[in-house]
This record gives sequence, C-alpha cells and structure tokens, in this order.
Amino acid sequence: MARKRETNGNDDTCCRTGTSPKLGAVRARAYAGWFKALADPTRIRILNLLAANRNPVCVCDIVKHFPIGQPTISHHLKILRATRFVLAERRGTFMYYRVNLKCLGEFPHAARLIMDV
Amino acid sequence: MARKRETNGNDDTCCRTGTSPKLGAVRARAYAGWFKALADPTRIRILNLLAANRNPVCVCDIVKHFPIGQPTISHHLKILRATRFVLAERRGTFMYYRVNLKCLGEFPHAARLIMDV
DNA sequence: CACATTCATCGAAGAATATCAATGAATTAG
DNA sequence: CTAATTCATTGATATTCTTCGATGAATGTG
Repeated sequence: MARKRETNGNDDTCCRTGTSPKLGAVRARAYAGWFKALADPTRIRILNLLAANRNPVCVCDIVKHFPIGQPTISHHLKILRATRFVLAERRGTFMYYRVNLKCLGEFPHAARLIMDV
Repeated sequence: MARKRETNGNDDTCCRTGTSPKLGAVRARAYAGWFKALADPTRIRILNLLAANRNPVCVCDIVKHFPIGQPTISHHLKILRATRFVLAERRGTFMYYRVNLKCLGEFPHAARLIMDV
C-alpha cells in the first residue's frame, strides 16, 4: 500500500482512493435533466401559477402574467411537458396546461417551495 | 365581464385571468439557483461520490474519478459550496469535502436519487 | 530560504440556453 | 373557402455555463 506522501506523520494521507461514484454518467445526465427543468425562474413561476389555479390554464392566460413573449412561454412549457412536470390538453384552439402532481410530488421540497405562497 | 370570444357557446372562454403567480421573481430566482446547482451531471456525481464515502474526500481524490480537469472540479465544488450542498474543511494542504446532509436532506427525492446506488 | 504539492482563480473558447421576431400549423367562425 | 385566433416552430442573437490551460496562493518539506 504505497502512500504518495507522508504528511506530518499522522494518517492525513489524502488519496486513499475511497469508494467510487456508483452513479453512472448516463443516469446522472437524466437526473440533471429533471433539475434543469426546475432551474429557471420563469419555469418555476409558471409551475407556481398553474398550481395556484384549480383549473387548467391556457397559454394566452399564462403569457399575460409574464414580461416575456408567447414563443418563449411555449418554449418553457415544452420543457416542462417533456419532463412531465405539466400536462397539456387541447380544447378547440386552446391548449390548457396544469401541473402534474404525480410528477412534481416526487420532489416534495420542490413542490413545497413552488406551490406554497 | 366582457369575454374576448365565445367559442361554441359553451364556457370555454379562455382568458378568465385566474389567480396570478404568488411567487415573486426574486424568490423564484433564488429557488432556481438551488436547482441549478443540481442541474449538472458532474455535480450530481460528485455529490454521489461524497455521499458514498463516510469520510470527507480531498479534491485530488475526487478528480481521479472524473474525466475532467482539476480546475473544473474546483469550479463545481465552489457552486456546491455556495449552495451549501457540500461543506469544506482544510487540513494542511488538502481540502476535504463532504455532503451537507442538513441541506441535501431538504430535497428528499433528490437525496434519494443522488445517494441511493 | 528554495522547492514541491494541493487547490483556487483567471482568461478564453466552445456549447448550451433564454429570448425575440417572423412564420407556420391547427382550429373555429362566417 | 376565407378570415381570424391560438399556439408551436424556426432562425437569429445575447447571455450563461462548462471546460481548459496557465497562473497564483497557501501550506508543508528539507
């Protein structure tokens, strides 16, 4: 067991090469994707808005509450939909969005942060 | 109560302008910062590595497990430290890092994802 | 002191992301 | 069918983020 260096005589030998990360790169990337979806203030506020409304909300109604354009809102909704944090439903010309509690509930603290006040 | 349009005669009046988002932009930005810290595969794997080791791990030991350079690891550690997900302690020339369970525990599902297997 | 080691910081390059204006697709009304 | 409305997509731009190489700061050794 060769040590790289003996500092001070005690056992402060860095580089014992302990346990490796069990989490592979592929799965880590998947997890990061979920957190990425929550890593934008606008998306968090969209989720908060949807959670505050009992009924689904249409895009044009979402747009009204933010200082950014409709294409950008659509872009954010696409990301939230891809990660299953929201569900979409078409009614005529309108697209109604609502939070997917089953998915957001997997992140209890996140849900509390986002949905409470 | 002027409606913008009457589609089909039923009450599918979009734009009822329901509840506004209660979550302000400032707080949303703070929340996003936490999720941003978890929104990178490397940082997730660093947390996983630290969580798998009972004892604190020094930077050079972390570096060994990843295909990226030491400055980049230091950069990620800085972000994790700023968000309190890890704690740092100096011992001589070495910097030892460990997960801050008190902080990561605030995200139970994240903790499960990151620490289990 | 000079030298080696560990780690953080700096500056730059490339990739990813947020945003917008313009356009396109889908639906409904007349 | 034509016109109007809602929303998604495209292409472009500015910003942010990840990564690297080089350097600097702090500490320990001889």
